[in-house]
Amino acid sequence: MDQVEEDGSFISALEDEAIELESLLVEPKNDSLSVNDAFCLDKESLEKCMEIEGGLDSNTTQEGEDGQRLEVLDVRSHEVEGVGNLQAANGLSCICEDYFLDIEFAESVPKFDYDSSEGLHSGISGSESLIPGFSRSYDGSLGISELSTAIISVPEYQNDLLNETICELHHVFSSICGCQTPVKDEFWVTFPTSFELQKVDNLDNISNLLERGISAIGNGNDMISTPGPTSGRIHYPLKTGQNNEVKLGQGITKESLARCHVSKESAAEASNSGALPTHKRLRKPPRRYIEESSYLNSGCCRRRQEMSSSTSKDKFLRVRSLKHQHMGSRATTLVSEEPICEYSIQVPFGSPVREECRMKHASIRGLNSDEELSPAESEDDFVRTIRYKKGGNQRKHHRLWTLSEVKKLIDGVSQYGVGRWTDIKRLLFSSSAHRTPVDLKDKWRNLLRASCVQKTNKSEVEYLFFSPIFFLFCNFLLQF
DNA sequence: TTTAGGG
DNA sequence: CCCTAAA
Repeated sequence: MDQVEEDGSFISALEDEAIELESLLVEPKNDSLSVNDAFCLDKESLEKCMEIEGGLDSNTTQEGEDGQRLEVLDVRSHEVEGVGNLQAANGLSCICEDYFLDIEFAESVPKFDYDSSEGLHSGISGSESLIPGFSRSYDGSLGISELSTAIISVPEYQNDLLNETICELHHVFSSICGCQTPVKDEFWVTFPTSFELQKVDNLDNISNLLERGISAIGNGNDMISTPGPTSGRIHYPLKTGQNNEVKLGQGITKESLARCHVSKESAAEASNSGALPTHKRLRKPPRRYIEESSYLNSGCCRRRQEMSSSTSKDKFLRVRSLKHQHMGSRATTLVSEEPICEYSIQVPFGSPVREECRMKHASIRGLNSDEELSPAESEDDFVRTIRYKKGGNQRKHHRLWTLSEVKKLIDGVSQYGVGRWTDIKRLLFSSSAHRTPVDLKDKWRNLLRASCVQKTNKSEVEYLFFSPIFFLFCNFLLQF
């Protein structure tokens, strides 16, 4: 908070910066930004950092996921003292997938015949490389982990000099950052920074710490010197996968990382909940989920670890399929009355998607066609639907209501009245086997709800025109 | 079995 | 769409 940028501006309002960055990340509108805005590397630190190979970006984009890998702060300097033509790459990527920030480092030493395609880019393309204090949640939102690790991938050294460098780096990081930088055997240098991001100070100093770390690398490493001014490119990731060049100015400082934004609130939420903040409304788990969970936990399903994708439901499906083989095409009533149905395990929606898809493709034909199926097809479809539904408690395939169906429903309601769903079904939806009376009821209810929403959001006139009551009225008029 | 209503 | 209670 007390740091002054090179341009003299204070970095004080983290929240504002967070908001600013969020907008910047979510809606990257400018194809090129000045890095002086987003990344302000301290000149010395950057100069003392390494030379970042210009060709790296092409490699990284190749390594990235389907080329949409967005990357890389790409700094080019002129020479490196002590190591001769040591060319180290320092990639700093800012990947914003909505709220996702990802910054990675990588070093390469081409001089030592180091296979850059593995050592370097394994670190770059790895989706787990994180800027200290940032982590990625599975739902895509940006979160903060209390113990995040910035991973610097280091190639397999064949030179003692670089090992010495790493040792110094480790030492300097330990002294400055107060954290360990163990050099692992597999030549991955990690920096467990243990940011307690729920604390504002630490949160504010993320970028500062990183800057200091980079400076420390430069200062502590005698081998790497700083030639002249640096220039480079930042490939700023867009959602389109298009790489946008950003002119790199001086370096990376606190502001840049503060812009890479973590709000204190989100940090607090993350730390409190232990998970990343989501604003999803919590919902009581359905009973069948509870039943499934209890079943799985009761020891009845010992093998659930092994057969994670093959749950008890699958067993039931197998049993049922056997039964169906014996029963042949005798059909629905027998199937629906099997006692095994009473004990069928209710499975939440997550796992049976595969089955659902299988069912959809195997048994349902012409689902999206507007009109009804032929009676034979409809009946067959109905049978199959029931069979799956009863056997595995499979959710019925979702069929969008077509306009003709809605019209028929309204017509039926106008004729037989609300609540006479079986009559409407029998008389108007006899050919639509997949529409049950309950479906009709639900659809009618949804229409009413929609009209109510229209009522709240729109004017009375709009409400009237969107109301099924209005359709009823029109239908009534058309009869005369 | 049908309907209503919560989810 | 699913589930369940109530009629």
